[in-house]
Amino acid sequence: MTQYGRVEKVRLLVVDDDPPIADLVATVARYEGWDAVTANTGEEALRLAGEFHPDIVVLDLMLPGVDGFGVLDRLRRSGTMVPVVFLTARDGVADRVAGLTRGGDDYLVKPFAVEELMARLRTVLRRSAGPNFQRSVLRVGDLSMDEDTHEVRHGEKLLTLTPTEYEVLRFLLRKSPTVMTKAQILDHVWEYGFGGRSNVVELVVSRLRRKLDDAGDTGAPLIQTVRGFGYVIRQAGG
Amino acid sequence: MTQYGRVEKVRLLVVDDDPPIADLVATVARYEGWDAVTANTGEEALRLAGEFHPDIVVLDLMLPGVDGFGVLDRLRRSGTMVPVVFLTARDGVADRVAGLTRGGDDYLVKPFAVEELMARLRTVLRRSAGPNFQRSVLRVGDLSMDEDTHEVRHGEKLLTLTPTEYEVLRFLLRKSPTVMTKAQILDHVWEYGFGGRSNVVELVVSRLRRKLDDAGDTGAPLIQTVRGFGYVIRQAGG
DNA sequence: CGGTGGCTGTCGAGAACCTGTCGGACTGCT
DNA sequence: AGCAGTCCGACAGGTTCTCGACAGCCACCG
Repeated sequence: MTQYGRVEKVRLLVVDDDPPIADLVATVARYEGWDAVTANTGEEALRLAGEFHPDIVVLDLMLPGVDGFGVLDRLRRSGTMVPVVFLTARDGVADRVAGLTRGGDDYLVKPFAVEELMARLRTVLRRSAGPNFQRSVLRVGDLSMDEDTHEVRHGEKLLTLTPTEYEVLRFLLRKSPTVMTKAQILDHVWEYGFGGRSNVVELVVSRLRRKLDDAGDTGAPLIQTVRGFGYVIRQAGG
Repeated sequence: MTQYGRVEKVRLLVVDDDPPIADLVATVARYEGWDAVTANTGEEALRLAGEFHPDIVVLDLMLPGVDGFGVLDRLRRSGTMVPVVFLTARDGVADRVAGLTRGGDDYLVKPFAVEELMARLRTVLRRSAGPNFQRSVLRVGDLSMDEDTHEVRHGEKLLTLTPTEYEVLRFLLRKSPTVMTKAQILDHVWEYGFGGRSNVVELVVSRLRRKLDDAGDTGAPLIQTVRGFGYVIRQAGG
């Protein structure tokens, strides 16, 4: 299956001075089938941008030496229109970031959730592909999620989900019909470094189920428990 | 879907000596599905005009070397009737510009808001397409906005909106039914370089809602909040 | 020039809503 | 029956959203 209308792998450049973070992002991207390289300094980033020709860049704004804005500037000056998704601390340069989504770029506040970053990257890629970009709709059985309009329907019924519920459901839909463990869900949907080793996931699934099943379902629950492993969304009977 | 009655992509030439600005405009235009090229000097602009045959030109009047007026002059001398939208500093040459907008051209003061620029470009294009140009009316549900007459109606009721309200509403209508984040709205509707890290967007939406809903609406508000994400205009029940 | 009125953005309080923790009930397996 | 794993009600703290009040600004007018 081709993604975003392209045949080759997406090429991603991750720029972050914190190697664990850069690697985390690169790893997840590779797991999605992308080509990913990392840079830990602005200089390296610029060099790699020239050699690697990424389709998209993840750029931390807090860099030693040439900072994120400098890198962006030089990137643009060299004529690359490659879309960028910025990372920034919550309090940090938030104000200076304003104005960055205009050029089609996007930004995310640290600490972020891996799935959310991937979702934004996909969106930015999809949109930068041109005007004829397609809606992204995830479907399993009679459940559908439109990632652009944020509409989630179960059959005819329109559901209202909270942000967390939405993210968990998206993750499960995206991975369906693979079983995801609670740890995996936690690691992807919650911010990295989230402390709560609790039963949040169960809770959110529980709340999700209530909303899904209130929507007129009768048979097996849409989100199934695989005891001892985790959760799946599977077509009924599947 | 054809835009402005044409089948091929609109071809835009952006002339500005400030590369970030030129790229900004080009990027936004590409997102709309246009073909865009940039020039940073008058000479380059003239060369590109000859090769690229743009349908419309965005021209900064403050250029080093051959200035904006010179470029325009030579363009016209070479027989091109391509419509032009000028950019100028606030205090700058506003009076001299006034005389130039006769031929269906237009101008905008820097710093401008991206959406407003795009709106003017669309208008100029439509007009230059000839006498049989079509009105551009945005509609969602019983809400309609005529971009030529600036009339906004909710059902029968004619609304009076302030400029900011109008722009925000237009942006939401144009993007409907996609959810726009507050950052996106801020970035597109406010001038680039706007610092306000506040709740302006929420405020304007609030004021808009009051006007929309005073107009005899009863059910769900037309502008819906997607908590944690942003705002959408969506057909009721949809 | 000073006055008037409309438009915009800031502030802040209150409302609405979301989220994680706790703990008790429940389930399925052995 | 016993146990680990799961489910979910209730609650408190925190976050996000809404909107009234107000002040600066600008355009227009006398």
